[in-house]
Amino acid sequence: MASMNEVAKRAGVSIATVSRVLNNSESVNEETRMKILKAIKELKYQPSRVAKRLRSKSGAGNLLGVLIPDIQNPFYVDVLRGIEDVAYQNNYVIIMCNFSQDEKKEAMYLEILESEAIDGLIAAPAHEEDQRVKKIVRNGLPVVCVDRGLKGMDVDVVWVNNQESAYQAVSFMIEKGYKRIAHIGGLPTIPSSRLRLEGYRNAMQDHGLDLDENLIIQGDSSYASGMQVTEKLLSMTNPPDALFTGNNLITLGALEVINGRKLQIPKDIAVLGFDDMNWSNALNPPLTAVRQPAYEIGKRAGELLIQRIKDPKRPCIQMTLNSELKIRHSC
Amino acid sequence: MASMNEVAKRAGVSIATVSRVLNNSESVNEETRMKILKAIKELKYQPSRVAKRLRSKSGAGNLLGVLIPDIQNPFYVDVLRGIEDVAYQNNYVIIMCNFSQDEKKEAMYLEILESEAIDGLIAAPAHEEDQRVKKIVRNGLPVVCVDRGLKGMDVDVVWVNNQESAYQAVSFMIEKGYKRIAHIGGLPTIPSSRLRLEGYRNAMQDHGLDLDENLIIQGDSSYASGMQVTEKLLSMTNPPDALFTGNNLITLGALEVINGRKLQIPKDIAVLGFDDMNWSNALNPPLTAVRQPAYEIGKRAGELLIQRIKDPKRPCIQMTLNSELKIRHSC
DNA sequence: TATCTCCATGAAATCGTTTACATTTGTCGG
DNA sequence: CCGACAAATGTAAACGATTTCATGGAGATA
Repeated sequence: MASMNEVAKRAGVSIATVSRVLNNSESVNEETRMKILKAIKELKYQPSRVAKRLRSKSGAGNLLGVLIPDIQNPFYVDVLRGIEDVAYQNNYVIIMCNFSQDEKKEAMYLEILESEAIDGLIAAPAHEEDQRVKKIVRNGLPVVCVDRGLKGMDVDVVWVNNQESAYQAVSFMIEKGYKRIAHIGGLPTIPSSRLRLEGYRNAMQDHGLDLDENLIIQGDSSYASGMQVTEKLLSMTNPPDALFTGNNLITLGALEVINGRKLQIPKDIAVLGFDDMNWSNALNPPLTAVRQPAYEIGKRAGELLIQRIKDPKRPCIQMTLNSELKIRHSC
Repeated sequence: MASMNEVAKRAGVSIATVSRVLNNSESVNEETRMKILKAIKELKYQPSRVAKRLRSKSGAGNLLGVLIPDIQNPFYVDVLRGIEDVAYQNNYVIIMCNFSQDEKKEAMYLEILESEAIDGLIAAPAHEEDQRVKKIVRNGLPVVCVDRGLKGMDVDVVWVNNQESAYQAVSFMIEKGYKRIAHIGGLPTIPSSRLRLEGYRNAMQDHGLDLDENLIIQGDSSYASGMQVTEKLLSMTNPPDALFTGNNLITLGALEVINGRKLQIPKDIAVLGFDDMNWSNALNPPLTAVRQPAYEIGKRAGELLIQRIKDPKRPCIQMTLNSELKIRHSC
């Protein structure tokens, strides 16, 4: 790979001048500019992003970190796509770190990201008290949180109104006539799990249904937990007539168990999932679900981050996007 | 962020010595080592991966590039997970580049990856003649291809035997008694599309079924194309009795249309998909599919890449993993 | 005692940029 | 005709590491 030095030599100028035409800053004679551009082309010169990043500490590296809890969850894949599109358009590139809900892994990735001198970070922290992410914010790195906030910390966040969305979804189920609605929640440490549960509780109470605590079970947000909990619920002597599942993966796990038992949806048991998938219509029956605008969450977060990199002083924004109840045929 | 210089100052030594204890190379007095470690701890020093990468050109940067055609395809997500696990274990970090089957985007990402001085690349090239990836291989960067090879190029590859897998799958369908088996293929430019189609053709011929060319339609590997083509097939005056779909996304698109038409699987139309998903059991009926070991493909590719980085001269390996026909209830 | 080795360490070059400062040249106002 | 200023370019320091070479002192050997 040709370096700036070689370009300079070939064009018979100093590297400073080459740098100037590359960043088209200051004035440089048209004739020399041409000479330099020619040399660049001939040598197929490409600036080293590494050297650039090392020299000009922040904002010029065009490198973003993305820290997500679970890449197997289609929700985060869509968020990632949104981020990636914005990044691409702005000539940024992404270091993707998937910490699989493992805080050790998260810690290591954050260290690495710092030492990679990223210009900014989009993160879904492990939980609201996440000290590692907090520290990074305090260090002054531009950060945007998605899906989950950071308690007591002024930081950009993009998310949906989890509690209200859950409330509406459960209300819908109640209006449909379901009485024993179970909720399979996600990891209790994750803020959105708590909020969704809260929404569920409020809806039940506001509609005068009594809350059977046996119908509320929190798992670990995984497919496996979706299966286990559903199994447990369906084995009750007085099983639920409807399921409100706490995320994508849980929903799918639940469906596997329901299919396995040859139960009819929604006749035997109705299902309403939090989180929609692009292929929810491929399920049979098509899934009724709360659709978080995952792609847009990612896109907005990317935009906010790039804004903040350009203007670190801009006041923080909490952006709440609307989720949408996709009524299909499972409930 | 503290730099090596500050550590050196604090410990009262030169940066060379600090570097030595960090890489525990050469001999350094136990006492000074202690002093330095203390200083490192006190300053919370973390080496800059950027500086490291700039200085020691290759292999020390602990940075891998991953270039994939479509992050919405669950297959690649699983591959990515495999890569990521190996990378994590070996203290590498990943720059994820999703080019969305767009060759312009692919070109840009490859340029960036080069200029990020990555230590190695795992790529699923756009097609077998991919000049951009070929150039990178020629430049001497360690590269491992997944899912797709590079024609006339000696390079590590990890994939499955697409043709044979398709052959077996279609044979299975034939043995089940299906006669008019349609095939919805992926982008003709992608090698695996061609191989799967080939396997389909051979199976049909070898079993003495006549090949109705109207039942072979190639799309662009997307969900949307899966829908369109299925729509077309089901609208024929003499529609197929079974569908062999060319990838994940196509399968899901097909299922959406089939559900929409209230057709029963497999009674009205059977479906066998190429590519399995972790949640195939959540589909109703559970999908019969050719399961590529996606996670393992990623893992193996990661291992091969790290090996090659350590030993660039090692002869190339073409690693063909076994796919498995997961017989469930859609066919 | 002179020389040789070995251990421990430091000095300085290097990677490929950016950028503050210095230098050269030409032009223009007074 | 001289000083001031602007335009165009060059010089060199910096970013934060690695690495080669040099050096000083302690033991060992002859």
